[in-house]
Amino acid sequence: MTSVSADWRARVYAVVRSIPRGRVASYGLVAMLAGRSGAARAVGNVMLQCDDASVPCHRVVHADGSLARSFARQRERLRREGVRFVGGRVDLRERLWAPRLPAAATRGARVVFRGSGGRSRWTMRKDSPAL
DNA sequence: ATCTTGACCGAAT
DNA sequence: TATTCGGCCAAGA
Repeated sequence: MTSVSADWRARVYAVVRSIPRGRVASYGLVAMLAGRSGAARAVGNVMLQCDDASVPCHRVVHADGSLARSFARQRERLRREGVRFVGGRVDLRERLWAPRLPAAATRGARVVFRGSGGRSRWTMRKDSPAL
């Protein structure tokens, strides 16, 4: 058993709750949005213990579109949202969630993901270097 | 500080 | 396409 701190769990939940219906995000992307780039495995630790029904944990999939073995029914839940599978994997070309980033982020600005649900969005950080 | 675990990732084979 | 391997991170012991 791997434990998870309340803070980390809250960060991850906030991101997962903002994944739109019918779309999916990889563990790595969730980690990034939660402010811990590279912590994909740690996101998995949270999902493993995800009991909160308000968190659409079925929308979190592997980076290649495949699903975790131990999460039965994930496939079914995604199908119900219209997600199509190709070769046993989610068709990421069509379903991968692509959060809109501020244009400046592309040029290196520091941004932070705020909010949850439909109101979630990236915002510039006040300490972001001038561009 | 060091080690272990885990719904991970990505490149190499 | 599938498997292997090294590397990644958060928490606890």
